[in-house]
Amino acid sequence: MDDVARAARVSKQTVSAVINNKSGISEKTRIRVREIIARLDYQPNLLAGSLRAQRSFTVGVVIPSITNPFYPELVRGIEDEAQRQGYSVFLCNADENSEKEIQYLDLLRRHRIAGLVAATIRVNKAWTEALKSLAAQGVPVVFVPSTHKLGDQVICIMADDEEGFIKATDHLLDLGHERIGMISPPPDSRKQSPRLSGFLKAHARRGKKVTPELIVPGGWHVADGQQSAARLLQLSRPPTAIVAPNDMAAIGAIIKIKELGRRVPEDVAVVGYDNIAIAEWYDPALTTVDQPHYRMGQRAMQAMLDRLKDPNEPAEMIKFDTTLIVRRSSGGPVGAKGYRL
Amino acid sequence: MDDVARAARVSKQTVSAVINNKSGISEKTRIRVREIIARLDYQPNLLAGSLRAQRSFTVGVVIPSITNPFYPELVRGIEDEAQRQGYSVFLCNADENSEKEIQYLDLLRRHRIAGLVAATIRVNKAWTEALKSLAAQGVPVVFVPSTHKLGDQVICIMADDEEGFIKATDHLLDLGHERIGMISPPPDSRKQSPRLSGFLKAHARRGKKVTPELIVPGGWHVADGQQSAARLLQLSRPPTAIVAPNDMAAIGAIIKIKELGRRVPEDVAVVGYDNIAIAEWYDPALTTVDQPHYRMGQRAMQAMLDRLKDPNEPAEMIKFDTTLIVRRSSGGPVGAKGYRL
DNA sequence: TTGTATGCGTTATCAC
DNA sequence: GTGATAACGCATACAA
Repeated sequence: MDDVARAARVSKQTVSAVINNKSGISEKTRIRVREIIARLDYQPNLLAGSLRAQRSFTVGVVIPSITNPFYPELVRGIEDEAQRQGYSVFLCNADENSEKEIQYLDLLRRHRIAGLVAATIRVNKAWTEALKSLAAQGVPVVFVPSTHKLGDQVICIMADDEEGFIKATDHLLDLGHERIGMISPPPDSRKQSPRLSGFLKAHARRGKKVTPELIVPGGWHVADGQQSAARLLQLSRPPTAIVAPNDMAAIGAIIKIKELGRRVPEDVAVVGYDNIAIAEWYDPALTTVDQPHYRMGQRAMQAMLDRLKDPNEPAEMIKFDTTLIVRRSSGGPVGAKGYRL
Repeated sequence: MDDVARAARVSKQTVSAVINNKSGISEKTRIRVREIIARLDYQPNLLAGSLRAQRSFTVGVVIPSITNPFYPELVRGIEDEAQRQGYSVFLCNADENSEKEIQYLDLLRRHRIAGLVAATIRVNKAWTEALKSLAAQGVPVVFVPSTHKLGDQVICIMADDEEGFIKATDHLLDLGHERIGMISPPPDSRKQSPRLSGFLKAHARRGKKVTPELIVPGGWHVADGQQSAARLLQLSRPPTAIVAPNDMAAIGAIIKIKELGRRVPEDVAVVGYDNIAIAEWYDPALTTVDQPHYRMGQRAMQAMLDRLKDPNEPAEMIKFDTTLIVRRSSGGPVGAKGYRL
């Protein structure tokens, strides 16, 4: 910066003023300084700036997995909104490892990030503690996507999963399926999954019973879907349709169904959840429920920055609507691209 | 830090020494200070530390797309190696946008990162300039995966694409295909694509000619594969096999082939490149060529940190071997998981 | 072992 | 508009 000041024959703080677009500098010097900056290829030291100013324009984002196709769109929404408002994103991938999550949270704190958007697959004590402690220090924290309430310090963004699963289940019931199997998410000690309760509610509303054998524990990955589908198909009266907790598990289910010599959707219909990119390209194209990932990411960042600007903003809880996308895997009346209901 | 020092009744620099594991502190005070740090939930300010020490333990990583399933494994390799050596990663997603790439490069410079690992899909002038300028300032730069040489300042990590495409093409020739179509990567003004030249070389080695109509321009995405496959199948003598520039395009080709009422692999065999996760789960499972993404990421970070520790380390050019994975889409003799040749 | 002083590259607050 | 000066939170050299 000294070099720039010298070359432009002005003082250091004039250069600073130009960089930060402060008033009180003549247009002439402003342009001259800008030229010199470009010519010298000078980049201001953000570390020093943030240190002195006691604030940074970097926000942290922690996601549980970069391999899971669920997150890219979310991250894109987050990033775009951040950039639009002049912030940059420190993206951290915890690799589905709780320990790494905490490590990254600490790291971000040491980096004195302005705010945090965090997602996890396993809500445990260390995690909630870390988030709350950050929030308590005045760092705006947004938790996404989650159904957990984390005290009134932490903003929560989520899709209405329960309603999404009601839509998915209703779709299958409408098609006339009498025995629908559900691969449930991994059990969570805290509360019943809204995905499972949506499945049950859809049945209950029509006065239909769900026999327990039709609900098998599962997980988020392809292998989980394969295992759980195998269990469902081994029942003495196997289901004619399967609801999976997400698209990856749904793909696993489809693989297993075909392996066992049955057809999708003719013998067994399958419905997923998330609408990840591959759902449209898979064969059969996957009927699923779309979460507006991109908009959720955007909204998360918006909420965080709002809170940053005005710490008195209430820590809201924002719920997004989902959309059923009917494609071929459920045997609905469709083309490859599906249509929205 | 003052608070910690006061609470532990020691001086500030004793706290600093404890944090940085310096010698010259009694075990007793060391433990006491650690306790206080934990109790007060103190996190050292990395900005201040890096500013003072004139070096940081943060490295930058720029990838062109977080949506492309090609990069996650690469990033995991990069991150794991970084973490193993005590560095943390500032991950930037340029969203296939050249402007954003440059913006991020500048941002990382302002953050005074210790080193950089960068990938791009479009090597243009602004990009190479930015990388070289960074390298010239003494920041170790690794470019991955690339076939471009960027002067002897920049380390390059790449897979042997040409050889990979020779393997893919040989596989199809071995199966007896006489007319093989190739969806080529987007044209690059600088040089011929090694992927295309591998395809040609495999033919040449057997004294076979490739008629120009069998090579159609394409791209990296599903839609590109669909379009290009359509053109190949519309030929008066359509090919009996297609080689795609990557797995996404291969999936697009398969979709289009089925759409046109032909079967894969019975009517048209398809081979991809990359071995992304979905390749194994697709139907038909995709025959493809595996790049060791994870190891390439690891190696990239290793090379960068080696250079950081010893700036005299030569800027090598590291090439990785690829592996043909035969699955059902090529009609090779296989199960779903494929086997390695 | 511990304390004291100095500086990293900025921004902010003055008086000029 | 400009020029000095202090301060941000830490690391380091040196003296005690």
